[in-house]
Amino acid sequence: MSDAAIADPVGKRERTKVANRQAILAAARRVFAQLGYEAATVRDIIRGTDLASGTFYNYFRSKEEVFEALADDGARRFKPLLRAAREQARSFTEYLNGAFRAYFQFIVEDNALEGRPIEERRPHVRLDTPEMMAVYQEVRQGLEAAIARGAAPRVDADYLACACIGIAQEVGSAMLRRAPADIVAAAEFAAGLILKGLDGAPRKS
Amino acid sequence: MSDAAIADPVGKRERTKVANRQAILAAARRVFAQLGYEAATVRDIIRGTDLASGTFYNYFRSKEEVFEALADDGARRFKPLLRAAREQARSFTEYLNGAFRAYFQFIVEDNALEGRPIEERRPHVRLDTPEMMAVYQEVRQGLEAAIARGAAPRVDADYLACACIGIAQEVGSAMLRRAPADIVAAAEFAAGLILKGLDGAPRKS
DNA sequence: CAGGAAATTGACGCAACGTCATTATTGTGC
DNA sequence: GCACAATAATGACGTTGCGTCAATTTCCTG
Repeated sequence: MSDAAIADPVGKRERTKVANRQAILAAARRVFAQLGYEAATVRDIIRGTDLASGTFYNYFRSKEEVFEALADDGARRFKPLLRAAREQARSFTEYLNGAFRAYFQFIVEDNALEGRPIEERRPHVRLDTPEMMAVYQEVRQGLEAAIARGAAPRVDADYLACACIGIAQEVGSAMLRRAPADIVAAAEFAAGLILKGLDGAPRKS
Repeated sequence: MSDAAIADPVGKRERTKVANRQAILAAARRVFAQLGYEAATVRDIIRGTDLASGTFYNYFRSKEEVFEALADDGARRFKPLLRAAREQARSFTEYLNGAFRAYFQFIVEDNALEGRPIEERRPHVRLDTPEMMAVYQEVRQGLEAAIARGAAPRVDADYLACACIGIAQEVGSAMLRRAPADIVAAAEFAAGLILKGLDGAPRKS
């Protein structure tokens, strides 16, 4: 068989452990989408797998921790895209545009699952997981690099990174509410705003 | 007696109803600050008042609803400040600066309570309560008015409002993490960024 | 002041939680 | 291969917090 593809965990122990963890995360994703985060229970999640209730606690301490793991996974998947946008860009303008596009593309795909409205899927938990911090760092480093080589003015990089993230989140949410989501337009708006402020944002057609 | 000060609810029924509601909200504020939002239970909150557990459910359906009421209260208190910033401003630049200052001032005061780190006090969540929507509307109307009279370019007002809110939230959080919080500097950064993009943001000292 | 409307109370049944002794599975040394 | 240790899965169980509701208290009204 072509199990060579997944060569990393050799022993059966290791393999089922990874598989179980993934099964729980997949079930949680479905359950959150269907019942909403608040209404979902640990039992609902574990029922979505072929595991017993006690087994859940071998992998996560709580529903919150499962959500954090999902968020962490998302951040882990997204970070390389952001890095790629940075490396492929030939200018600061291109970098910003590419980064915003990558994010908007990402959230469109991530919210493709059918079920309850997006707001109810999200939890009442904090999202400052390690991988989320890493994304912030990547954003900040990208901006600091641009500042260092003179491609951007010497502004407060922390505030700037936060502003970019805030814009991405809020404009991204607004974009998702529209049908159909226009990723390119949203990215141009966000990047234009950062670069030149209101004068740089696209005029409304 | 000088009950003339609070003349609105005349009957004792009405008065205790308002008082109880306020007591629950005040207790919830304390409990969320002390235990963190997730760890807090309805019982913890009600224990912070001199009411019985059942009484809680005469006022709120759940812990979540209490939090929403707190958020709603905040939004209700904040909206007039935003409106005032709009009416007092003599230019669009002044409006933006005043609005951001008002918000940053507001969150500084709102987070003055001692206790757990701010992130654990509240769900890091998009709260679409009625009063929150009203704040969004106020922001949007302020921006649309500026666009209408030519003080700002004709950009997508929805996206712009979302971008302003996103910047306010994220830069505001970053500001709170710093000691001491410099409201004026943060507002200048945010307003400068909106107005002229990176070129408009203050250079780092 | 009587009678009724409205709010408060806390005990109760229930649902979900998290634990843990037991059982099953996998890895290891001979 | 087999025995034995190490590790993980299981689900029943005690615990905790939830939301309800009949009984009780408080307030209003005529």
